[in-house]
Amino acid sequence: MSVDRTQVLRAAAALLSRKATATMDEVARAAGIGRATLHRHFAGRDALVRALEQLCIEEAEAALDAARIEEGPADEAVRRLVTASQPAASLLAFLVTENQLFEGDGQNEGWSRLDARLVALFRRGQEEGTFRIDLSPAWLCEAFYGLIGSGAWAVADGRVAANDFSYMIAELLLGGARRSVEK
Amino acid sequence: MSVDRTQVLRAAAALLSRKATATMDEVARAAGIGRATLHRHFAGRDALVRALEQLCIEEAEAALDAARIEEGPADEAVRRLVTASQPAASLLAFLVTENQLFEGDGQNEGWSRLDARLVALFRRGQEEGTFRIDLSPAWLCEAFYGLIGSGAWAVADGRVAANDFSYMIAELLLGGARRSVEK
DNA sequence: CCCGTGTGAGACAAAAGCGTCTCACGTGGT
DNA sequence: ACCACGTGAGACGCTTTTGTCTCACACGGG
Repeated sequence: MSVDRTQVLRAAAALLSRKATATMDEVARAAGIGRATLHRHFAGRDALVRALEQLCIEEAEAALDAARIEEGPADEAVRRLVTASQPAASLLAFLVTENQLFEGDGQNEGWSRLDARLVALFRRGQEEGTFRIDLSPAWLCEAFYGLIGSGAWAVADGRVAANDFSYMIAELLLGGARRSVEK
Repeated sequence: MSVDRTQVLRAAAALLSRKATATMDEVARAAGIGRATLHRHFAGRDALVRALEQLCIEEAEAALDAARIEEGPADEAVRRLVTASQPAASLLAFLVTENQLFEGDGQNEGWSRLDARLVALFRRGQEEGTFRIDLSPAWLCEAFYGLIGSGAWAVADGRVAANDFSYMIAELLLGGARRSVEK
């Protein structure tokens, strides 16, 4: 009976990442609920996006925790992180393109926390000699987001099997980030 | 006096790629022109997106031509292509997330032409033994788009210097795509 | 069984955005 | 100097979207 808030947000993210101009009515129908009910849970479009942001940050942070990125070799930590990030992929794919969140003063500090942890991971890899040092941690961080988004999009589109998600991303990202013996 | 159509489209892409819900008025102001003038050149939002699509396809195809991707080693061809793609980066970044273009029957065949040429390049690299074969050409193609977009965003945001654009993307993409001796 | 809670559907006004028009202005060419 | 053209600003009616409200209904617990 009662609406599952998280499930609604997930459906909203899936739709909005494909059609950012979708109306509240379309979001509601995509979530399988009425527009009135959607409005009962989220005051408006802005509140909806904020809720998506919050959920995304929580899931991404949970992924960082679950992957125990501080432990073991950095490349394996990245591999675990990519796998753990898959549930949050569509959320990330949408929110990364939602610049409204980053302009203005009320910017959610969760993003900088995420960035900091991610950057720290890449920096650790560089200091341990696992990652090449000619690619800045900030760029690796950015590329991580981008590849997660591309992966989510490719999976949703059927171009990549969902099972290959982690492998494709991790292999591409690590292959580029890992210092290779030649060169 | 007369408005530079291409420049308007470029400004529109830069804005829309970070705020897909931007109004025509915002687009006009971002381009430094009045809303009426924007309307004189593009009948509506849809026409604007179509024009962006057309320009993007033209520029991407020009980049493919300019990079002469059929010549020389595949990895060097990719490197040339990344460099040649920089002017079209923000356009690509926006349009890749605009799925409205891909659903429906009036889909521009330019995209499949681009995809085909890009896929052929990666496939050639695999057959020549330059690229690893466990990452599908389709995924490499997708990742290429994604990294171009991430790079454009990182540059626009000041996280990466514009001069490093090509290097960062090509190194990350190729490092992952190139078969390394270990493993 | 019955009542309370949460829901879907629809009506409704307000707001936002769009597309068109007019008009004054400034620039560039004649 | 003059004229023509393209522009910016703003007004206007229209459509779409939004946010709120009401009401009937289904479910679930007491």
